[in-house]
Amino acid sequence: MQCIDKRTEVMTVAMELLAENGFHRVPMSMIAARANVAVGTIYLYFAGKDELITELFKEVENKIATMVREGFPTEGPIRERFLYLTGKILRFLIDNPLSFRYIEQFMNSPYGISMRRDRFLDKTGRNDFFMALFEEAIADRVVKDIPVIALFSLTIAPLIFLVRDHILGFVTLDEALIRQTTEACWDAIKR
Amino acid sequence: MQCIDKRTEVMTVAMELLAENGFHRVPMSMIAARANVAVGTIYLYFAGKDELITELFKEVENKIATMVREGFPTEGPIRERFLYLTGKILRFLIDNPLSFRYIEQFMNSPYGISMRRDRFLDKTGRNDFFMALFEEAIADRVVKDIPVIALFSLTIAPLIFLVRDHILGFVTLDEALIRQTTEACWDAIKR
Amino acid sequence: MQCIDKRTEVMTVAMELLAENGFHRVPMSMIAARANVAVGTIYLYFAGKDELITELFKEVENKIATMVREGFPTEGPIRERFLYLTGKILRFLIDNPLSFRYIEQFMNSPYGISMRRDRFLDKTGRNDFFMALFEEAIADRVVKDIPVIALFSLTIAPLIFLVRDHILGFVTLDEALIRQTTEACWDAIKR
Amino acid sequence: MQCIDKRTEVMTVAMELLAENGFHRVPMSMIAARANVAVGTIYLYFAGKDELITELFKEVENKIATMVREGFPTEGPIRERFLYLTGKILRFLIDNPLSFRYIEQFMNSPYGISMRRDRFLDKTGRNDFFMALFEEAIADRVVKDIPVIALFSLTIAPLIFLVRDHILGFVTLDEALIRQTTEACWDAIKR
DNA sequence: AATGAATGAGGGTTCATTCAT
DNA sequence: GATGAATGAACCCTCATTCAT
Repeated sequence: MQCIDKRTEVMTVAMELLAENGFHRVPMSMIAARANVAVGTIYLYFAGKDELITELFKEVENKIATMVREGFPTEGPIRERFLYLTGKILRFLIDNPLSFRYIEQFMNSPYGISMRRDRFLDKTGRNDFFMALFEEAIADRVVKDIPVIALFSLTIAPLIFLVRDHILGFVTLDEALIRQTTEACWDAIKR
Repeated sequence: MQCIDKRTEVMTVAMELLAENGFHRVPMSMIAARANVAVGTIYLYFAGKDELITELFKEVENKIATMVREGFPTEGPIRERFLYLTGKILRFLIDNPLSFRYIEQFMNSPYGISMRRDRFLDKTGRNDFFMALFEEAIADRVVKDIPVIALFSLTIAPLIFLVRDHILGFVTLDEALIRQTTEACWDAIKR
Repeated sequence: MQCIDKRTEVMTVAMELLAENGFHRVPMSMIAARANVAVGTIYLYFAGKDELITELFKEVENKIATMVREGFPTEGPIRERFLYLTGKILRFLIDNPLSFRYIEQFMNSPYGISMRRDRFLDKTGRNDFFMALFEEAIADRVVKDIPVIALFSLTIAPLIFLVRDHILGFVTLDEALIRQTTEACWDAIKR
Repeated sequence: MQCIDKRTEVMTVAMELLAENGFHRVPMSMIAARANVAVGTIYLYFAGKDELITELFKEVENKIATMVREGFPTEGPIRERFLYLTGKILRFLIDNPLSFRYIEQFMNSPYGISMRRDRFLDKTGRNDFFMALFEEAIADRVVKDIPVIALFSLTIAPLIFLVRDHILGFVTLDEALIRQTTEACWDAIKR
């Protein structure tokens, strides 16, 4: 009833529908119907479909950042911190397939492309755990001497593919395999 | 007579437009216009948009398979063959950014999802160089003892991400970096 | 608010256009234009062209049923009731040539065919005045001993043809001729 | 191979397809394909789809006229000749359901409407057995004193409806029922 | 005479967005 | 704030007809 409730409800419903069906397969009217809200109401909180989609992405991003932050060891061997970080992300994505599907959709859409570009150009802030970790690792000369972004791709890409395979049922990411694959990622970048 | 020419022209134009703008951003009418062809003409050669999209994917796939096949060493150390294979694919994708963008689009669309599923279930044939290589590597115990599909993800995923970054201009994949990153991929999976 | 008005307007306009021009000669856009409504608006009230067509038929059917019901004598000689019924229908169709043309179109389209089949198989209800009358007539042995459906065809078919001729201006169905032709129909089936 | 053969083949195939599927459900290309002929070839023999459709109707009409003519008794009681005529037509339509379906389609299309109008206005010729019979019957005062066209509708309409019901499987027109129904038609018009 | 590739107007339907209530 | 009827541009696809060969 409260405006904040409606906004939240729209976002929840939109996340589900968009993640499962793809951005352009979900009309605004469908979101409105499932959220028990009038179509026009959505436009009170979001300038348009694009903004809704972007807003949803930011939400997931924050959720992940928050989740990673808590309990993240700021000290100790880099390798251990790396494994902690990758393992945590892996588990989060496995436990939240909806978020994963959404991120995938988003990254492979014009929204994601331009967002990546914006972020790459604008280095301000970016409380990115990976980047921080990699920079420290480079300083310590424990990882290969290649561009940070390459280190990033060597790490994050396999994780994403593995989660996708897991969700599609092609492989089962249990704790043992999580350990093995994250260690493999480390092997890829370690000097 | 013109038959082959028009079909080819449509495919060329469609590849460009679809790769650059995304499948659902390119109306058939746009393809027709750019190919200097009537809309109906496209339907002479393709049953519909879906078939055009699928057909284009098959074409790229074949192009890659052909390219990989020629000069592929059937003997020698597995590591060398692995580096040859990954390097060759990397260079092809860098040299054919359109093909790369198209493959990405396709893989992240319902078409790609169902194709992946089909291929996973139907193991017949699949003259897949990677799979063959991995199986040999597993037999020789030179790679880690994890599911083949995980080996695959650990290898192919970084390559794809790197190419994307290269195309977006975030990194420059020169020969040195190609060597370094493919070696990193090997490090990830080697025992 | 306008809801009912627009729906009604669409139906009125559609009835006219479809009856006069034939189902596949009338685009939805034409109906929309004549109803001073956007194309999309039609789809608010009807799932598609098919539903619009079917809905229009039901409307005419109900109109006729209502019209026939009022004042229909439940007693008296069967012949008189038969003449009352046929006469009334004849006059209605003459007075509502649009309805007549529409029914004709509908009956000679896939919609009508399947409807006939459904009705024939599913005998439930069908508050059909003719059928009720015929069954009574058969029980009283005042009509020929042939299948009811044949009695029906012997009766209704000439009426339809006569109305068509009247509308086309080939004949003028005045009260005298109405009397003569309905009596002829009775002569056809009476024992 | 011969031009006459192609024309014939096109007509045969067109009759089947059009009768079974409806005029606007059969593209010219489908007719061409089934007749093993190029699309353009059809246009060598027919100015367009309309002419093909009209030409097909004329053909059926002639077939019926020929069939009726042979063995038609020019003498004897009018009633007997009437029963002979209606019975023969009934049997023909039952034996040639394709022709029947085609005639129905045609009559309920703009082609049929305009043809009817033309014929009504232009009384020349019209070697119509019914009309001849009715005029004789009127002169002999054996039928009711109503317009010939009404007599026609009272006769032909039930036959058409009965054949339709027969083809749809709602009734079985065996010899006994043919006799009964044609006699009923006579009862309808006889004085 | 025969072909069939090519055309493009036209059809049914969808859906992001607006705006009067 | 909230509603949802209304809009209409845009999409995919069909098919009668033409014309160069």
